Amino acid sequence: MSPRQTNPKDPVSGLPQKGIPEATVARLPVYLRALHGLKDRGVATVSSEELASAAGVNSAKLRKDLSHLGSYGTRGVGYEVEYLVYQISRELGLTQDWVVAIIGVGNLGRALAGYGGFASRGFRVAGLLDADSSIVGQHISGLTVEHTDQLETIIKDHGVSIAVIATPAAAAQPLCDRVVAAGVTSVLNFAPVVLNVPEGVDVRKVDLSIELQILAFHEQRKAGGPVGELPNGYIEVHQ
Amino acid sequence: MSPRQTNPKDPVSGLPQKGIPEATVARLPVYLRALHGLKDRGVATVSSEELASAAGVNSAKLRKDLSHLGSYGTRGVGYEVEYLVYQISRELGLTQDWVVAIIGVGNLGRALAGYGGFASRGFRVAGLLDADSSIVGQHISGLTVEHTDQLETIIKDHGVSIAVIATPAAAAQPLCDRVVAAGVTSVLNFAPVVLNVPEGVDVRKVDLSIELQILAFHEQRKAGGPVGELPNGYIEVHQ
DNA sequence: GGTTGTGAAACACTTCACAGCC
DNA sequence: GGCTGTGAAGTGTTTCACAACC
Repeated sequence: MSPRQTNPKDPVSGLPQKGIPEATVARLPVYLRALHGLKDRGVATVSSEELASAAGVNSAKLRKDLSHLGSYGTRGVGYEVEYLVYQISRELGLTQDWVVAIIGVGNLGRALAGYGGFASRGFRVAGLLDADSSIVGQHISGLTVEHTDQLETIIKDHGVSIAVIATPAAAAQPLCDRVVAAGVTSVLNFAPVVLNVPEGVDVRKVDLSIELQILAFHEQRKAGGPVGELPNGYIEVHQ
Repeated sequence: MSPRQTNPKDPVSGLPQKGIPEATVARLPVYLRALHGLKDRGVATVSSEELASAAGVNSAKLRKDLSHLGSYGTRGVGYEVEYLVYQISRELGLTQDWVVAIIGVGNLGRALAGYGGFASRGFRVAGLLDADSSIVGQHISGLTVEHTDQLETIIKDHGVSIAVIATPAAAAQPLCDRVVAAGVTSVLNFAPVVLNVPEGVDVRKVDLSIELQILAFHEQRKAGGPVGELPNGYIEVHQ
């Protein structure tokens, strides 16, 4: 959902940048997770075939993806797990810490706050915010929930660069506007709305209901295609 | 994350099917949500430009997407909101009900169980299951949590066709195997693992940590590219 | 022998631009 | 005049298949 980047230009020189394809970027975290698994099991070296299988892709795609980062493998041997973990982490920006604020502390916000893989890999939750005063003050996963009035202060004091929006739909856009005005340039949106943001701000959307609808489409196709009555007054015409 | 469908073949005839592009399918739910919003506001007719803007895409893409469903617009006028809602719903399989089971009732499972947009649009949650006996028996969103021992029984008795897996990573694959063995052919996976499923089963993955890592990549690039020390013993060589 | 890295081909998706229709 | 529907062009992604290398 982030604005598609075609031939990204360097903001300073205006020249085309090295540029890793967006599709590749989206898979690097998957490779990274598989590599961590291998590392934990004491595996030192892995072939593209093995790693691809652990990541659920085919080996040609894996090799092409990794080739965008550099030549980090050894022909006839494979990839050194630890070295590759480091290179992918670095490329993804996980060798530095990113400060996150979670806005909206309902069930979902709580689930996110308590999510382990979060803090572990370079993401630090610096604030939990909610507009509901009966939630403000609660202690969750070692943090105290603060009121959304404090949003600008918290973003600036902690240097938040990623905002996670887990509010009801109606609250999302106004909060997003404030977050962006306060300097945040990356937003992860769980609210079921399309957020409007200025150029230069990245938004990614996670939407349960959309995922279910996509599954329903395929499920229906397995079962033999669309069925259903037309609403009153309409005549069915297949093009 | 569902297996990419290139030139889908009809399971019976083996001939190529009408086939709506996967990228289009993924956007139909977004259009549908925008259309519901327009309908609620009493809008009867909408142009591709207006609808595209509400959905966060450009109008050429919207028109191309809709053209895959049929010719449902009127030149010089636009699209009739209600009729389009119906056609998209039908195409997505939302004119029939889908029975869902949620497996894993931690914070995330609770958030999913309580998600309104769920029940409203053709998805009925028929079961909440957990392996933790201290959770089993709790009442959540009008349902009683049952033990995962009951998984096969619940799937068969209620005719579950979509399983939502919201368990810890280690539990996901075994539960997925059981779910598939019981006849489920669509899985929505929130656990941070790659699920292996047989041909014919669709899996979609939602992964918070991956989304954050993709945002971190773009955030880092805005800030001027990767930084970081190499681990001991490595020499940096740019291809 | 085994495995990577990569041009080239195949495929998928997006955007353009305008004919066709209301 | 305005807006849809769509071929054609442009762009991005995946897969193939093999040369290069260990």
